[in-house]
Amino acid sequence: MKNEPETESIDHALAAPHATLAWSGVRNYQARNFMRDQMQVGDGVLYWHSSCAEPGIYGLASIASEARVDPTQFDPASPYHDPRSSPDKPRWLLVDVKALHKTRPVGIAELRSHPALADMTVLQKGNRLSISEVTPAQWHYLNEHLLQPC
DNA sequence: GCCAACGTTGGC
DNA sequence: GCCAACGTTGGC
Repeated sequence: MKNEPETESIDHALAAPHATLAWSGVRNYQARNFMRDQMQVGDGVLYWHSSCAEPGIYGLASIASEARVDPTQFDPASPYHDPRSSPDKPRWLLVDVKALHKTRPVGIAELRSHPALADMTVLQKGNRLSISEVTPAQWHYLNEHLLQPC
């Protein structure tokens, strides 16, 4: 799950109450559907920093809630406001994400240097999804070889 | 329901 | 700040 370290880095997440962030602002149907249909409480999350000097994995987290309505869609003052959405017909969802610990930063170039990770969705050219899937094999490889806590 | 134009994302 | 990729919009 990608987030911008400017405002919601792994450090921000760890410092939040219960080390948990409401993952608001997802405005893409495919990403929303991952939260709604695929995620389960306790699932592991790679905490990705995007739109920054060195995009990549910076921490581990886990899913801490079912998908629920993202309140920012109803807030005209929010950058995530969606005027086409209404409380009786909400369009966007969020999940709570609980940060577990920081990892050594593992940037895109390093990830790409591992053939075992070549198919990771987040590494594919043109990928713009802020939420993407990690296979069990990729997850295992990452944890085994690259993601020591720090 | 097709598809061109437009907007957004995010790595570089 | 550039631009490739791709999602969304809206005229037809």
